[in-house]
Amino acid sequence: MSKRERQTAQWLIASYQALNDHFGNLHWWPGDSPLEIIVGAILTQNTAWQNVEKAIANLKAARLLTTDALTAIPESDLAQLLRPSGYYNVKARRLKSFFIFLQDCFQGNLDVMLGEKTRTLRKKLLQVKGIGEETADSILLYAGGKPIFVVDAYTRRILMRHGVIRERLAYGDIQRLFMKHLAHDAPLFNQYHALLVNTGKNYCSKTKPRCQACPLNHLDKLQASVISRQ
DNA sequence: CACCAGGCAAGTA
DNA sequence: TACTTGCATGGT
Repeated sequence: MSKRERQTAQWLIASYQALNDHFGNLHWWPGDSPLEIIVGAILTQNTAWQNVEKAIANLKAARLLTTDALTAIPESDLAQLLRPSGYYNVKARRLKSFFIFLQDCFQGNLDVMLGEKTRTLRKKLLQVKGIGEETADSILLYAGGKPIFVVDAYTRRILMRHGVIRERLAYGDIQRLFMKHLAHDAPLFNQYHALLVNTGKNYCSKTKPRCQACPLNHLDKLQASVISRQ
């Protein structure tokens, strides 16, 4: 392992500790059933969670938050209920394509689907139009409790702003960073990703320049001193 | 008013 | 492979 790699490992571990101390247990994913988590994972694509909540509330009010109901409902009817979450036509199509997949491959049974091995299920999920890497991993980790690290826009931005990476890396490259240097533990990956999203929202959004109150700022000094001493 | 938010697929070069 | 574009609502 190179010096820079060990340094990255150190930063990843220290940042988890700092963020965990700062925010405490975040109890993710917001949503209490695997079904709700999967629906939320698709609806939150490039969308504020606040808007997703409104759409999920619509589904609950219409008693549609079951695999059977979501399999049966026409796409155009579903789209109307999804309006508050934005991209509602696209998302209706994506939800329908997922439930068709669930029916075809797992007899409509989420437990059967989530009983698949992680690698196998990930590949299958990625075949579904509308499920990309982040959504697939969110489903695996948060609905399935499988130890896989979720990478999102916040993760990238935080790593860039804090100098852990210098250029835009592919999804898999960033995921490998975390999974190479941390224990493959679902509760750890769950909380770490939640912490990064919270940090992104509060301290590392696009417009906000690095905030002085960011709980990760002291790590830069730590890392800078490591660099200067080599 | 402009800009942003927990992506993804399809098209182009 | 590496960009670019469309998709859309609601909060700041």
